[in-house]
Amino acid sequence: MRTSSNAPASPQPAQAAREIITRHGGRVTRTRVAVVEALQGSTQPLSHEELGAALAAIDIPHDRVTLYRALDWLVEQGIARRIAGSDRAWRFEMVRPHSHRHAHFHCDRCGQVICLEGLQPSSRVNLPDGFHLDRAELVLHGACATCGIQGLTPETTDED
Amino acid sequence: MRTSSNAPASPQPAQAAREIITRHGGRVTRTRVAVVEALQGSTQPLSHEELGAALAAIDIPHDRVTLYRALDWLVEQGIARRIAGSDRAWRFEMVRPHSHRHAHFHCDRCGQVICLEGLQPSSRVNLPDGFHLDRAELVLHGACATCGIQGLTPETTDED
DNA sequence: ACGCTAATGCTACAATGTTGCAATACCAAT
DNA sequence: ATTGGTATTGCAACATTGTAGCATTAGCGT
Ligand SMILES: [Mn+2]
Ligand SMILES: [Mn+2]
Ligand SMILES: [Zn+2]
Ligand SMILES: [Zn+2]
Repeated sequence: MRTSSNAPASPQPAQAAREIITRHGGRVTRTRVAVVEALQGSTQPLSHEELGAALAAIDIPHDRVTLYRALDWLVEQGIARRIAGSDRAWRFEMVRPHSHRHAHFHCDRCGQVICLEGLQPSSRVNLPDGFHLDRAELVLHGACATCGIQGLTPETTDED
Repeated sequence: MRTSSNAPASPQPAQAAREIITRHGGRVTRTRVAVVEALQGSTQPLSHEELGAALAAIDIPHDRVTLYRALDWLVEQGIARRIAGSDRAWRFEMVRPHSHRHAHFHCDRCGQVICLEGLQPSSRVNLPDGFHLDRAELVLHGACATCGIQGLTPETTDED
């Protein structure tokens, strides 16, 4: 039994997080560790708000600004990826080794965002001359399974 | 006195805008007319801020809230379409008869957004069971032709 | 010309993100 | 283990983008 201490709920995984941070030349702080653990433990991108709640749940002291900056750093380092939602809130997900860029589905009812691995948005595009393509973001909108069938209320009825 | 020949550069087109509004059962107000004219006269989606500047230029009294509501109404009516940018600002474009949904290019340097007609984001996707697809938004990111070679320092690119 | 009420123009407020700066706490060197 | 330099934090103030309430104005059918 190696988990003898009164560790809250994260026995070893914290070590992985610490190493990622160290490898990128950053200081290992509670906030950073907790954030990458939260991201690693989630199958879907997390909003700043969700992350904040996760940290609060583990009793990690922090404020919005600190969290923003931790996230900024992770994105700078290429550890995490930032996704712009249709609401004005960003969401974050780990940049995983084998998972590549992918599209996302945004449920307009509950606001949940799920990853659509296997759907690569970087199709061959025909850009005008002189344009340089960096990346492509493909976001699908609609209703998730949980929100189920509903009365159609979308403002998009332009199917000609 | 409106018989004066202080030609505001829009001789008749205002009439087209008025008709669109009327056809949808809305009251023809200065703000709405000016907004649809601005949108019709632009080849690229305009942000709320840009629209506001356009109205101010024609000396149309309004405030942010009024503009927001005018835009909301246009979108509700299917007259205009709302596009979520990568910054947290929405942009608006007319829903034109023959133009269909299309992808957009967002220049991360100057923030400009241009339409990419001919690039339809609504590819056939296979969503998880129970999911209902409403629409797809494809946004390409990079540098536009004007911002050109990425060797340029961002400081040289200004907001207009 | 009149009256009903849709639309406007305020003022306040909410949500999300940024900036400046003094205090803290990582962590490498001792 | 202690120490010290500095990367991070924590707080307060601010910026941007969008909403809500409500009294006033003005479109337009009569
Ligand atoms: Mn994802
Ligand atoms: Mn467009
Ligand atoms: Zn949902
Ligand atoms: Zn540009």
